[in-house]
Amino acid sequence: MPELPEVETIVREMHESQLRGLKIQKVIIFWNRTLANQSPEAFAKQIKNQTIEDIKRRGKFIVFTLTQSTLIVHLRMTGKFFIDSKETPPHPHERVRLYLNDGRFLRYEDQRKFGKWYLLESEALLEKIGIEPLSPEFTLDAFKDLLKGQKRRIKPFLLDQHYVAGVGNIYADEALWAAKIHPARTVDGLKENEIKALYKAIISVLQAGVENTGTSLGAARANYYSVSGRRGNNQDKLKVFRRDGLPCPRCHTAIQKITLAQRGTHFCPNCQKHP
DNA sequence: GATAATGTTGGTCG
DNA sequence: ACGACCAACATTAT
Repeated sequence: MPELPEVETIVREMHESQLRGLKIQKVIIFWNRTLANQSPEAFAKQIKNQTIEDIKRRGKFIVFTLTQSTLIVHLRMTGKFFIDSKETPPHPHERVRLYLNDGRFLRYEDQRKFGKWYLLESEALLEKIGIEPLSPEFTLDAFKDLLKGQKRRIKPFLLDQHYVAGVGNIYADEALWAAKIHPARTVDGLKENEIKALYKAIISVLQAGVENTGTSLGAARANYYSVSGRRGNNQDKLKVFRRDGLPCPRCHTAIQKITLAQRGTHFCPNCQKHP
């Protein structure tokens, strides 16, 4: 579910909620396989009494810098964090609860159980993921270097976290629409001006997502909600994603939906022609 | 009631 | 190097 803008919103709200500096007093694990590299016993023993020194985002990962360890969380499809202070029975999808030393606790919910928590000694896990698209390092030249030698189709490339980190299904479709590029076009067939348009589109689409505090699609609980339980506003700004059959905002042609790389893919057959 | 689809990623097997 | 397919799961929509 959450892509770069949603994860960024979550991390920002964690800072607004002043989680930094708090100590982890107790852990309850409701679903053991949330823990990617530890037994529940080892995890609880290791994390207990560590302080949350910092929280940041890298790609779609949330990175908690603790006193002695690094806790890296990937929310995958339905992972969510909530901050609570009232002791209640666990929600049916609650997988982990972290009690903090100010009376609050972090509740981690994950309906589909795909999310993973890694408790590690370093951030080495993050080294293999690609460039941050909203950082100064993401220049047009850097983007061109990544595209060099690529023969695959552009959408699967955008979804591959080893190149540009944080782009998922929603923002990939939105960026390709903004750049007027058909998602099945081959990377090596893109023209100079198309690459530049796509570069700009990736940045603007992600920035808009962050400014609108993320995209929340349906109303169900499986949807994206930030730490405070707020929904995002970016769903109203989407041009193509889950808008098949509706008119393209640019030319009014009906948006089409196809499957590409096993993912639902939305585009305008008129604005985004496949040569 | 069965089947497909869901915002993710990692693996296998051609 | 790539794509096709499956796997991990629960829920909602068709």
